[in-house]
Amino acid sequence: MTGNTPPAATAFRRGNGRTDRPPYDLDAVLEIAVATFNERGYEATSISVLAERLGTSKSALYYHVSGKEELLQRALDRALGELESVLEAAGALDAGAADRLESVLRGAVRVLVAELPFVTLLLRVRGNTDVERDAVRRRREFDHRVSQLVHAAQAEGSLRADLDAGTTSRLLFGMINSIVEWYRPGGALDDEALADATVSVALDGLRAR
Amino acid sequence: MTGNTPPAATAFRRGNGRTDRPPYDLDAVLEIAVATFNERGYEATSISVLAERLGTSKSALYYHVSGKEELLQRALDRALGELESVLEAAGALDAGAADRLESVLRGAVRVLVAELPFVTLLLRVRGNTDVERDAVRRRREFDHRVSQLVHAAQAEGSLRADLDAGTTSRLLFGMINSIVEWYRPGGALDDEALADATVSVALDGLRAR
DNA sequence: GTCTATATACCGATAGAC
DNA sequence: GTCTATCGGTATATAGAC
Repeated sequence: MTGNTPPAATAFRRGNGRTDRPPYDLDAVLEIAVATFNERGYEATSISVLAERLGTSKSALYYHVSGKEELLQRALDRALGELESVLEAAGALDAGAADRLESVLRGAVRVLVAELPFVTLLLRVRGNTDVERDAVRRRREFDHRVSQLVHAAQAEGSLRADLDAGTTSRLLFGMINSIVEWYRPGGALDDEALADATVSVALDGLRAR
Repeated sequence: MTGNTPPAATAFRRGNGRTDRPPYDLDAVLEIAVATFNERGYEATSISVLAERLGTSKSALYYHVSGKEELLQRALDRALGELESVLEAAGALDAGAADRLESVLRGAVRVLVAELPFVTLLLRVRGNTDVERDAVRRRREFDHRVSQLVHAAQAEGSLRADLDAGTTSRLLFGMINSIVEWYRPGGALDDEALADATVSVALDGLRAR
């Protein structure tokens, strides 16, 4: 279980560069980098092992990216962008707050599954550097807007109001976000069933009726 | 927001050792070490900064502990021990599965709050070293036993059975565990109110009735 | 664009004086 | 028990040949 992933022949092509372009694919690099960050932790991942996994050398990697932090930046931006567009789409709906909230919940589960490694990385960021702090700031902004939606749904009468909106939305997204810890696509539970199960547990609870 | 915590005058007393014993307090060391691990990440925390925060030197710290990993080991053991004793206490109850499960949920929230930094650290461990792998193994064992309890409660008819026990308990503990990300004791919501709110959302859901 | 070699800094850990 | 000094190793990042 040492986790030796084979090098990714698709991201870089070594040699004299006589093969067809492109000799390097940023998306593929990012994918492998993010997978490595998630396995070993961002801080614990060195440029050397990253280059090794990418099937290239440290210097070659530095030629293409400014460093580890640029990879982190791009990865976090991708995850945040997708999540923010879920909020935006829900905001454009001509529906009550409860329906808009449910659409955000389902959308978040879908993004989480579709962008699993990227969102996983996002959820582990603590704010040690400027890049991380900016990601934390955008996450907080997202949480804030969800909380406003919960508040509106409570005012509407469709969500129970004995808990404050902040606590409610934190518990809600705590449950949703935890999905990255165990869900792997391709298992018995498919993406839509997962979204159904999650939203149903959140709204109706676990007690038998 | 660089987060410069002042050195802990209580864990070590510098100088010629002419003060009253003990000149060093393992629990205090552990507390500060764990707080630092949680702030900056375990891997990203060096022995040097640890010693600095403890108000002592690298060598002095090494005199008392074998290294960073011993501190991690002790911290994880504390968190796991508390969680396991919650399961044990619930198992000894003369009650149905649903009541035993509810007691585990409440107990877990209480431990989580009482041992907040230790449980936080536990939940972030990924299994990179032997110490971490052993902690992950114990966590999985805990999850497995919770899942069995959920299964029993479903068989009893007190929990909805349209979701499998594994998914249910993962969502359940996903919500509970996420509390470490935002709850800080001493706020408007006290520990028991938090436990009530969490268990109530889990069992009854958020929809207004 | 990729290579080897290297600069500079910090890491965990230890030796030996006091 | 704590200190200074230092070991060997690895980190990020760059210079310069090809």
